[in-house]
Amino acid sequence: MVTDIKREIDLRPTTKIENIVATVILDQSLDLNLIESRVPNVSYQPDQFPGLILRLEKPKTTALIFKSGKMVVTGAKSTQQLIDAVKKIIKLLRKYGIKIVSKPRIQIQNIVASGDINAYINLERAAYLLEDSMYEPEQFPGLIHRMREPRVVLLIFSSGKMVITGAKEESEVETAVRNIAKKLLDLDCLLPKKSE
Amino acid sequence: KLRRWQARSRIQSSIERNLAQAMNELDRLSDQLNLPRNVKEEAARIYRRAVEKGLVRGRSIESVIAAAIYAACRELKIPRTLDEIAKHTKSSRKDIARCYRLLLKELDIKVQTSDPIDFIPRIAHALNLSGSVMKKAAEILHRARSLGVTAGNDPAGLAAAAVYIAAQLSGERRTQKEIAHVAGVTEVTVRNRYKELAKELGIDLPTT
DNA sequence: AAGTTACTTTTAAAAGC
DNA sequence: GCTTTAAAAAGTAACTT
Repeated sequence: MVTDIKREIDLRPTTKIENIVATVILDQSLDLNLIESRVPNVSYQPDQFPGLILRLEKPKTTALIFKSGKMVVTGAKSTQQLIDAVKKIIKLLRKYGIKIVSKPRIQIQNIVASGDINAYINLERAAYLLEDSMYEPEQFPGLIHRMREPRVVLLIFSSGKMVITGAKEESEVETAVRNIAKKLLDLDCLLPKKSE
Repeated sequence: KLRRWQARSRIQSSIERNLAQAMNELDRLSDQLNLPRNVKEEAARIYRRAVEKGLVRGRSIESVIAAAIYAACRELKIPRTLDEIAKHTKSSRKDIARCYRLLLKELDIKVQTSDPIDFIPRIAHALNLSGSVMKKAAEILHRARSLGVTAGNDPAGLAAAAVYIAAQLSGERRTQKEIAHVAGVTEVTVRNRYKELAKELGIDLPTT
């Protein structure tokens, strides 16, 4: 019974990193108009947004490049993909004659992941018993929970699937899912998916 | 001393000016939304507390009043969606929703999850459906909730689907289009919800 | 009625309005 | 606060076919 459910949710939670947002600092200024005129497939509309948009196909990522030499890279699904993307962006800029001297300083700012605890969740009950949560099915089907440790936000659905966002380290994702699974179990908000 | 009095006076008058303007908005919206008196009075109380806490600074009076009305409706379980309230203002649903969350947090207002059953009377009355249809629709939603098949669904859509099924079963048939219209959802949503409810509750609908 | 596309929610950073 | 990027979850919406 309860111990079976516990075994199910403690061992079955799965997580997958879906998107990593990072800032990259090149200690030098950049001429965005020059980049736009030389590098293909970029978009630069300063009246709409101060950053130049560059999309990479291989590690499918997108970079927002600013004249200060700082950039935001989004879309990577792993730290390795993120690093590969940054190297590729710099190689691309150099290929078109844009001088980049400094080594890029990469900092992960946000990790978005999906998770699944393999048990149905009683959202109404969870909304009532779980602190820092909001559940407004009129607006969004998921329950929004702000966890303090790790400090992340979870979007929890009745299917047992969820979205974890706001993490700075990959390990926080799994910790958060384990934490919420235990809390929901303790609050008796779970319903096992496979009976018996 | 005189300065402090003047400053206080200035602040008080600005609060009063703000309140006066807000109450005018509240009067207008209450009429357009046909709000019961108790909802209007609660919204006024909420707004007054918001002003006293300085929550209106940097926000439009209209958005905050709209949010106060929505909060009052939720507290008193008077069904009004954020969209219908927004329809009567220049503010966006998103902006009002933001103010609503702020009011709940800052004023410690506790609200339960919307109950789709509360939407049944509005839909049924708008279509001249009988009390027995309403009773049946409510029973359908009670059973659905106990089975956990309503999680994540829009309460207005669930109520519309339950009324549709109850009306069919009672021989007071209304089209999905009519029900969807008064419930403020699309026909597709009514269809999706009623099919799921019928399936999960084992209800057989008279063939159309 | 099915299929598409697209919007709702959350997160973080960049420079500037 | 807004603007732009990406991504998942599940529900709803708006068009096409």
